[in-house]
Amino acid sequence: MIKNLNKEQLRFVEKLARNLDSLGLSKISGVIIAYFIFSNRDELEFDELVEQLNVSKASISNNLRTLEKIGFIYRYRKSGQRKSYYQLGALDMKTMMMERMKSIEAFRDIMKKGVELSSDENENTQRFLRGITHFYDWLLQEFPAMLEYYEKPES
Amino acid sequence: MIKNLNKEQLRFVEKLARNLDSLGLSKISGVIIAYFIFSNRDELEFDELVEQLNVSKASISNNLRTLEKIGFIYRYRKSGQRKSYYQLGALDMKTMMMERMKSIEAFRDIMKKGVELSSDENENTQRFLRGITHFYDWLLQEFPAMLEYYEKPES
DNA sequence: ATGTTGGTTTAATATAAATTAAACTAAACT
DNA sequence: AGTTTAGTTTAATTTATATTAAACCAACAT
Repeated sequence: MIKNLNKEQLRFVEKLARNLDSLGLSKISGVIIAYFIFSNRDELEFDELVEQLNVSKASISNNLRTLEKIGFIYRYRKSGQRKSYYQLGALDMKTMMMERMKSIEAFRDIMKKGVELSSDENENTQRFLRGITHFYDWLLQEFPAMLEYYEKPES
Repeated sequence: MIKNLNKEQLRFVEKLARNLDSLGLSKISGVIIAYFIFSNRDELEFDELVEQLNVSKASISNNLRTLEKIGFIYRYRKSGQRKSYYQLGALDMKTMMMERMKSIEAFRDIMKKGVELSSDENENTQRFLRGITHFYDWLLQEFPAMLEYYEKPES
């Protein structure tokens, strides 16, 4: 997919793509990130990605947009130009984690609804659901507090 | 999918299934969990799931097995019987989270490899990768420690 | 106003994942 | 031994997701 990579590099691209996949990203998104790593350039152009990765404009467009949405890449224009340039973004991990907390909160709420909807006699099922909600109640309280102590690298 | 549910219950099943999906589970797995909640019984049998959910044996078999693997359900036999019964499992959230840490560790390692593989001149890309690895280094240290303080509900 | 650049949108296609039907197996029962 | 029960496995099909090709659009250039 990316030209002229050796075996180690190819393995790396595969692993990266597979792992980002668990984050809900498509393979091409992984390859785009990998291309940043191997291209030896910080700033990339749309056309370059299309040509170098041998991927359609539409796919690049879509993948860049999802990567931008989650903060992995940053799109900007140089004064006067209508063309966009792309960089890997300075991820704010704290914010990212707090976003994650929102979906955990949603999950916990669903499980709480489950406790409501299931019968009290259904002891084991309720124990299961309560085990989960109890944990996430705790996590949703403690984790953001812990996160406050995180300090990003100076750089 | 489950018979005789009202609108609220159906919405619940949908939400549950969609959320478990983010955990990598298929829709049917969500429906199985939901069936535990609505069936008013703690203990279910294979055939009942096949019939009540109108799903193939194969799919029930596979979904039960993945649910079992992640600890969501518990399969057991009654003495002498060759038939299995199924319950929602008493999830050990601590263990589950520590499992999760393993994949976070793998992800961090890939990002570290990325730092190695990218050129030093590639400052922005390296900043991106370092931002991620620095955070996960911290998380992998602090989170397990924090987790030690979690106490599950008595019940 | 016409053409070119830098994409985006839409509809069709390809790829991957979930589900099914049907054949199979191992354990218990007759 | 032959049959039933409780699933499992395998190959085919369906469904969902990602990618593509092609038409389109907005902004600037000519």
